[in-house]
Amino acid sequence: MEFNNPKGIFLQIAEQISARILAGEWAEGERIPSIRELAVEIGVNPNTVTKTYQSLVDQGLIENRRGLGYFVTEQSSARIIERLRHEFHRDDLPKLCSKLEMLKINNDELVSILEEHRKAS
Amino acid sequence: MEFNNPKGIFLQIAEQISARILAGEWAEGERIPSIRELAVEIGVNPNTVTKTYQSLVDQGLIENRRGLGYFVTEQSSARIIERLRHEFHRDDLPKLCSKLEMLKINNDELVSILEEHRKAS
Amino acid sequence: MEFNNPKGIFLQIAEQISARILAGEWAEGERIPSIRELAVEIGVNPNTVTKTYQSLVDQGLIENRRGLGYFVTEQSSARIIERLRHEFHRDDLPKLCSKLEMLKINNDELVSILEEHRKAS
Amino acid sequence: MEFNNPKGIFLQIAEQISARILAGEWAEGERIPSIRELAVEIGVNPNTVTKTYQSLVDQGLIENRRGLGYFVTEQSSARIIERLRHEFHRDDLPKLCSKLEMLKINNDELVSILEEHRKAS
DNA sequence: GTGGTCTAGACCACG
DNA sequence: GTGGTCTAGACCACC
Repeated sequence: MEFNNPKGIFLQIAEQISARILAGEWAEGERIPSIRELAVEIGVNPNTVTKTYQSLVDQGLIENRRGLGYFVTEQSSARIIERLRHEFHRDDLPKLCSKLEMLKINNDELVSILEEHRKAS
Repeated sequence: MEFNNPKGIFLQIAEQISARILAGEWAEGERIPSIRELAVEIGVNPNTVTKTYQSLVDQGLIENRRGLGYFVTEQSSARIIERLRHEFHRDDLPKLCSKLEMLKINNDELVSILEEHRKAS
Repeated sequence: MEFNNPKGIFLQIAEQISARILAGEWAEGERIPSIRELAVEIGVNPNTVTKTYQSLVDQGLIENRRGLGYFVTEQSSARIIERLRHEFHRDDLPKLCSKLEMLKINNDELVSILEEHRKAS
Repeated sequence: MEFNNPKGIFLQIAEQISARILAGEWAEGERIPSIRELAVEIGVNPNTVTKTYQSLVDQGLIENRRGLGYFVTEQSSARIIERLRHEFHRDDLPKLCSKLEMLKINNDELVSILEEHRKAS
């Protein structure tokens, strides 16, 4: 967790959870850690995790059952992918295009840069 | 100007100015609008433009000549490109890679999506 | 049963039972399902049903006969109606009035809306 | 402000603000009090007002302009009325019908009860 | 001055 | 045990 990140800790946690759901680590219908558990696990205040979970509820990715905890919703993975795809086309693609243009990088170069980056990591 | 944007208004203005310089709209050595002029033009507090200009001065993209105004520095374009390239490799590339992986988009698809997007705009 | 409801599950169950008694489904003096039976039937923790039954006992709507189970009391229906009437005047009426005023619905319109709703259901 | 209300203080504040907007007290496009101001005015922690404002932003009733404060959105009143109307048909109407039926109150009686209540208040 | 976020600690209702 | 809410106080970036 990057504590000096303009993005906000609670959003970083939300992204991690989305990633875990998408990876199948937390299956749909399954219970995720309680607010207090997760707060202890990642060394953060319970209020912060509460904010994260609320955000995920608003996105329809998890749901609450009173007294039992939070559970992954059924269409969670599908919704995450759909949202990612939408954000990719709306936000990332235009920025990528303009940057490529400004840096005068053509398609072939981009592909080779990507390959290189994948090898490195 | 998006007044409800985590990025900060002064940074958005800075990006626009960089883009204009890179596009040759404001040539190197040329004078750019005064703080007050630009503030009025884009409907923003002069303090905000001041912060923008200071940021650009710090990056060596513009310079102040007392009583005359702000001028584009000689190596401005080169520096902008260098910075963009650096940011691209440090910030954008990793994110792009992870998103492509999550969305299961391979190189060929990416290229075709880019082409499609360029046609549309 | 709505597990994600600010109202509290045990209260929802209590209302359902009141409605059944009022409808004559469970007659006065008759035995109602045991805590465990009802818990299984509606997929809820027995503790929750316990709380529901205790609440109904407090309201004098049901009573416990040790070893035999819970029974509907003699004046149950009368008490339910009295409580409903009280709640209606204290809680529902003021809210209804303010909402009608805000939505600019007059008496005639309300009546026609009600008729329409009754037909639909 | 009722501090012992299951509804939550921040929601009560939200409703009050909605009512003020609907009454034209705070016109569309106008600035509403800052978080800190309102917090002091109603004797509540700024965090609580923050939660209220966030909720209103989510409903599209107000919007934030960085460093300036919160402003009533243009279609605010329309959205409030639409939401009220929707809630009325979805939540209030069914409950009202079932209560009227249980209490055996017909349309004429309802109208006279309403009139009586309006006189009293 | 404006929000936005986080921590710490507390209380409550509910299951 | 579970969340939900509120207070108090602090820090930050931004206008």
